[in-house]
Amino acid sequence: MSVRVRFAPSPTGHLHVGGARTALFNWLFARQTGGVFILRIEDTDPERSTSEMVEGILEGLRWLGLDWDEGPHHQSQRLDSYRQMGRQLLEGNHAYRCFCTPELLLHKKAQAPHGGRDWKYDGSCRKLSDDEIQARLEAGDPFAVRFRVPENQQVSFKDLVYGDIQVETKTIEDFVLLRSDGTATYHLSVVADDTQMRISHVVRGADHLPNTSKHVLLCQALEEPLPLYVHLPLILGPDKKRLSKRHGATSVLEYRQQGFIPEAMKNYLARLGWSPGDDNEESLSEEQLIRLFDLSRINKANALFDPQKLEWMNAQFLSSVPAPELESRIRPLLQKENMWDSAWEGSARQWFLDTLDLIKPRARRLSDFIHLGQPFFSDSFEYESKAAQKYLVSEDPEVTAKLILAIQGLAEAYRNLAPFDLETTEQVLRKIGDEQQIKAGKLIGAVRVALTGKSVAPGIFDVIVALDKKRTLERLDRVLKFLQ
RNA sequence: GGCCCCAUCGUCUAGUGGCCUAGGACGCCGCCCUCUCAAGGCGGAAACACGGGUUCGACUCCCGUUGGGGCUACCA
Repeated sequence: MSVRVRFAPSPTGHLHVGGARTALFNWLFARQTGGVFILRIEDTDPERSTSEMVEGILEGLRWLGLDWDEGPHHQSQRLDSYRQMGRQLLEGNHAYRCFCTPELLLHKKAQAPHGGRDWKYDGSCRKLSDDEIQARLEAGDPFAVRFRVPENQQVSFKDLVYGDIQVETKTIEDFVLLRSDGTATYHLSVVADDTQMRISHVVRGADHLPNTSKHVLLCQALEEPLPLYVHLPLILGPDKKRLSKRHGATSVLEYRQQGFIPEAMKNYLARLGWSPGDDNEESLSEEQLIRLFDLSRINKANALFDPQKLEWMNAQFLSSVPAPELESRIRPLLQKENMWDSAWEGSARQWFLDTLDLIKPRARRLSDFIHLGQPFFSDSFEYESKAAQKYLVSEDPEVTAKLILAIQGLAEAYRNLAPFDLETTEQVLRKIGDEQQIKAGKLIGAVRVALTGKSVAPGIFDVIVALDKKRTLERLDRVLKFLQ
C-alpha cells in the first residue's frame, strides 16, 4: 500500500508547536516511506478562517523545511463534493433531515438535567414520515442533515499509537453533517477528503481520538475502507494545561523571530512523544530523523513543552553550523541593527567568519550574535555601567592612577609589537601587570571593558587579536580619556 | 455529569517479566579548566502515583483507586 498522509490545519490561528509537530510526524513518515505528503486547509468555517492565517501556516511549514507534495487543497473549494456526499448518505438512509432550529435545540438542552451537560440530540427528526418531511420542505423550512448513528452497536478501530479502541454507539449523538446553509461540518469534510484523497494514514492530534468513532461510522456507511489511524499525544504547557499565550510563544514563527533555528525546533519537536529507542541520542540530523522515525515508538502520554530544553538544543545546533552558513542567517539581523559592513563580503570575509566562530560557543539564539558581536562589528558602544563599576572605576585615586599607568604602558608596548598575536599580546600584558604591580586578572578585566564595553566576552587575547592593533589602541586611548 | 485516553526523576525519555542497586538528556547543585562568561570535563541530588491480584519473580501483565488530559457545537 502506498503511503499518503496529510496535514490538515484549520486557518483559525497560527501554526502552533502542536500543529508543527503533527506536520513533522506526517512529513517524516512520508519521507521515510517514499509516500506523499498532502497539505489541506480546513477552512469550512468562513467566519473564522483568514487568508493571512493560511499564509502564516505555509510560512511556518516552509521555515521548518516541511515541504508538501500535493496541495494546498482548500476545503472551501470542495463544498460541492461534501454536499454530494451528504445527499448520498441521505439517499442511503444513513442520514436524515433535521428541522430542529438551533434555538429549539438550545432550549431543550437548557431544560435537561445537569444544565444540559450530558444532553444529546434526542433524534426527534429521525422518524419524521415522508409526508411530514415533504410538507416542511415545501414550507421552505431550513434543515440540517444529521448522521443516523446505528443503535446499540460497537464501533471499533485500530490506532497505531493507542491500540484497539471501542465505543458504544449509544454514547454518540446524531451529529450534523450539513448545516442548514448547506455547508459541511468538519466530520463530513474530513471523511470526504480523506477517502477521496485516498489517505492511507490519518496522523493527527489525540484531541481527535474521540471523534474518530464518528469518522469510522461514516466510512462504514459510505462503504469506504478505513485509513489507519495514528493519534499523537498532545503537547501541553508546563502547568499541564493546553499550551497558550500565557505560557510564552506558541507560534513557530515566534520562535523563528526569537532566534531559534529550524533544525533545533524540528529535532526538539520530534523528540516530544517519540524517541529512537536504546541509542538515546539527543541531537539528530534530518537524515537520521527520517531514517529512525517509527510510528510504533510514539508515546501515549501527553508531553509538556520545555522551552529550556529547546534553547539548549538550539545552542547545540547553532554550534554545529559552519560559519559561512551562519553568515547568511546572521546577515539580515546585523543589517537591521546597522552593524553590517560590505567589506565582510569581500576582503574582510575571512575575518568576519573567524569572528563568528569566536563568539559562536556563547550563542544560544541567533539574536545573541547581535550583542555578542557588537564589539567586533561596530565601533560605537558604551561601557556597561556595572562592568565599568567593577573593573574601571575606583574610589581610591591611587588605584586609578596605577591602572592608568598600566594601560598607558600596555598601549605603548602594543604600538610596536610585532607579530601581534595570541602569544605576544599575552606576554606583554602579563609583563606590564608585573611591572605595575597589578594582578593580571585585574588588568585583563579593565582591558576587557575597554575593548568590549562588557564584562563578558571571549578570551581577552582572542578579542585583542580579532580587533587587531589599530582598533585595540584606539579603544585603549578611549578608556584612558574616560579614566582621566 | 457522560464517553474516550493516559500515568518512570521537576521536564523529555530508555525500559516490553529476571539484564534495574531503574539508564540517558534538559534543568539544578558541586568540583576541575580559567582573564570574565559560555563551551568542555568530572561528580551529585532527583522517579517506577497508590492498593489489590497473576507469577518462583513485577517498572513491565490484569483489576480497582487517585490524579491528569481530551471529546461532549449547525467550531475544527
